[in-house]
Amino acid sequence: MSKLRHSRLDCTPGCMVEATLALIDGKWKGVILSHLLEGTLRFSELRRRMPGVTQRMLTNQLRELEADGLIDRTIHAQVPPRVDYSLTERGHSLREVLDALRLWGEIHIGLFAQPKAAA
Amino acid sequence: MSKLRHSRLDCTPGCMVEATLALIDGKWKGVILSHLLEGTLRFSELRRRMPGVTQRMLTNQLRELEADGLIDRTIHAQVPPRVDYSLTERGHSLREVLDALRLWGEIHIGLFAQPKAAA
DNA sequence: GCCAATAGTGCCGGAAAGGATACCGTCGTG
DNA sequence: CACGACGGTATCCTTTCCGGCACTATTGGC
Repeated sequence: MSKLRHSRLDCTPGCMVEATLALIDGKWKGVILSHLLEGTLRFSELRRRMPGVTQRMLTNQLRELEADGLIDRTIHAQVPPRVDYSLTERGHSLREVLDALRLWGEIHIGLFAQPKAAA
Repeated sequence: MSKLRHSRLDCTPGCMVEATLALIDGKWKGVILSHLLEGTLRFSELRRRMPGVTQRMLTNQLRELEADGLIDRTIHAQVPPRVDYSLTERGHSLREVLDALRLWGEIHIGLFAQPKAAA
């Protein structure tokens, strides 16, 4: 587990919200998970799909997701190394959560959103 | 808007996920929103409900939420100042998202979760 | 005149997150 | 023999986040 952001789980409401957020928070995890929802991908494929991420960051985020039990990492002992990443069952169960986030964003931010608080 | 974490919205899937996350991410926002879902609260009430948050942080997070159009800040010109915080319509629309997060956490983390990746 | 309550603001410093860059090991190819 | 593909590591540095603490303004009460 990455680490709950307030170690203590006593903030009655919002606590579990934060706990879940802690798992998918991290600048690229949402994107990675979204890609993996479409199927298994190997490292280089992920990289190609996310040009803005450095190798270090990608590795890093993948390791955290793995540690949190959200994705599986399968190493194929081949000549040019090949590593496949796929969602675990637990990872798949995040689909609804990610969908909720995406849907909200599409409605309230993307294109349709009124830029009321234009910075 | 706080600032989209990857300025560019071209990460096809996951993009809106990240955009939404950017709004509710911030160590205390999830908690604050969860509290406000239960009704309007004044500054000091929020403080009492979240003992671990410093005044500075609370103010800060509230300001960001306000800038993102998720909460309303109502100042009552009274002798001991009184400021009420409540969710905007937009803020209320996050309820489903927060519920999804909380629900997932309750099922997959809280108490029932198998601590497979114990740190 | 002094204290208290409410809602902040300002500064300072440490910790963590994120980014850039370079290097590693293996094997097939030219 | 050097080179490239693949999947990383290691190192360093910058930026951001966050916590602690002190200080402010207003007005009523003692």
